[in-house]
Amino acid sequence: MPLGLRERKKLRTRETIARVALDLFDRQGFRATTIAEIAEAADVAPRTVSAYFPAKEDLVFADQDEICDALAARLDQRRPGETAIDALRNWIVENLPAWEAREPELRTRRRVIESDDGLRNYGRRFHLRAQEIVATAIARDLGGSPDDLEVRMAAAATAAVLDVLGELRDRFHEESAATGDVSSRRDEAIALVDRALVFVGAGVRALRER
Amino acid sequence: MPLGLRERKKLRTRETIARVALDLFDRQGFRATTIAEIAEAADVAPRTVSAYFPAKEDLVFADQDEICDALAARLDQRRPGETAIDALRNWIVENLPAWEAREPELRTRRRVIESDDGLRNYGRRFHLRAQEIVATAIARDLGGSPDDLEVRMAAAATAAVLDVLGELRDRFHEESAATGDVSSRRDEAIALVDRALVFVGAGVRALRER
DNA sequence: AGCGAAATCGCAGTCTCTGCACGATTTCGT
DNA sequence: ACGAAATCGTGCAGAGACTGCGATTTCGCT
Repeated sequence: MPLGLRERKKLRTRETIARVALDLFDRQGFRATTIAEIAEAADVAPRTVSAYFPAKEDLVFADQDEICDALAARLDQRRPGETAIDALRNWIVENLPAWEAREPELRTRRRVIESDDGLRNYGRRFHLRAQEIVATAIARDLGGSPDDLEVRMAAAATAAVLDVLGELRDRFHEESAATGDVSSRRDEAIALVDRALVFVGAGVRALRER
Repeated sequence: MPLGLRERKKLRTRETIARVALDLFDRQGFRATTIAEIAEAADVAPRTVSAYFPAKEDLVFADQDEICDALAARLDQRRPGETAIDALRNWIVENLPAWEAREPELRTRRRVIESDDGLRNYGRRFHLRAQEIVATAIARDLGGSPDDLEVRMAAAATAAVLDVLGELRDRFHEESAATGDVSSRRDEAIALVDRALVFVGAGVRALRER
């Protein structure tokens, strides 16, 4: 189903509002920007903004839900023999090009988030969502429940990698904005996840062996 | 300094407001309870409630800041030779009696938090604060920076124990409300932290040995 | 062209939170 | 003990986010 014109228009409106909002947030600050301003800049009614984004904060995290869904689907449908963390690494590698393409936007978003306490806080719900997704996948590997302590610890440690990954992008961009060495960035991302793999693997093994 | 009359009165007012608010939240729901209602029940002006608690959510997490401060102080002032996780375990053991005494209140609070999505989300800031505190302490043990991946993973895994600890209290209370076997609860809490110790220790060692 | 559904919008209202100013109380220095 | 200064509780006014409801417009399809 190729998405009717109605759907496309809706998507486009949503995307426009989010884009305009992010730009205003970046220039004026999150708190200092009102819904009314965003509506005007996006050429819609204030009521429409609220219809698309129940909370002002959602304007910033517009696509996080989809990303989490994608991660969940990828981990859930991993092929037999591929561990949860392997799948996570592969998912990251598969998505690096797409993230590259959106780098300016992602950097702006990060800047906006960092600038506001409540916003940074709000974003943690997605971190936790990701952590739960990882926990579910790891639980399947280990044959336990997502509520088991060792599964939780493993998931928490693994999810920590995702944060570092985001920071890595910024650092890279600052250090080697000119070079644009995509492959080394890719390698570093992979190395990161591999370290998580080692850490978690050793931790779980140590608990199991007692 | 034995805290002047002014200070005591202030503390008492603050405590009264928080207590009354928690009760109303538990009976009517968080969203359904207005600041005005809380003010009336606590016999203060609505403006006063906002003066003490900048955000409505703070009414629920009234003491979390102090607890985090206490944890930070305990970890910071641990004696030489006591690792960060040792200190965490000891801190927990030292505080178990105090938590026992407040069990009904803590259970009510947990119930209220679980009942509201935004509230549950809001609470994560304290989880993260604790995680950062642990990260700082672990970084000192390991001689690294709190931003290092391995330190973060270790801290994230360790902080996961704190969540499980909270759930443990509820489960215990349901299973053995009659027995009130405090010592076995204590043992289980200790065992929990010890497993974290094993997990994190093995993980860090594995990363170091490569 | 026209009909039904869906998107957009306007309006009114609720609620949280803030800045400011004023009176009352407490504290402190002498 | 007494007056000055700090602090607290409070009332008021207002900004801004968000919601429910109903009207209006737009669109897809026949």
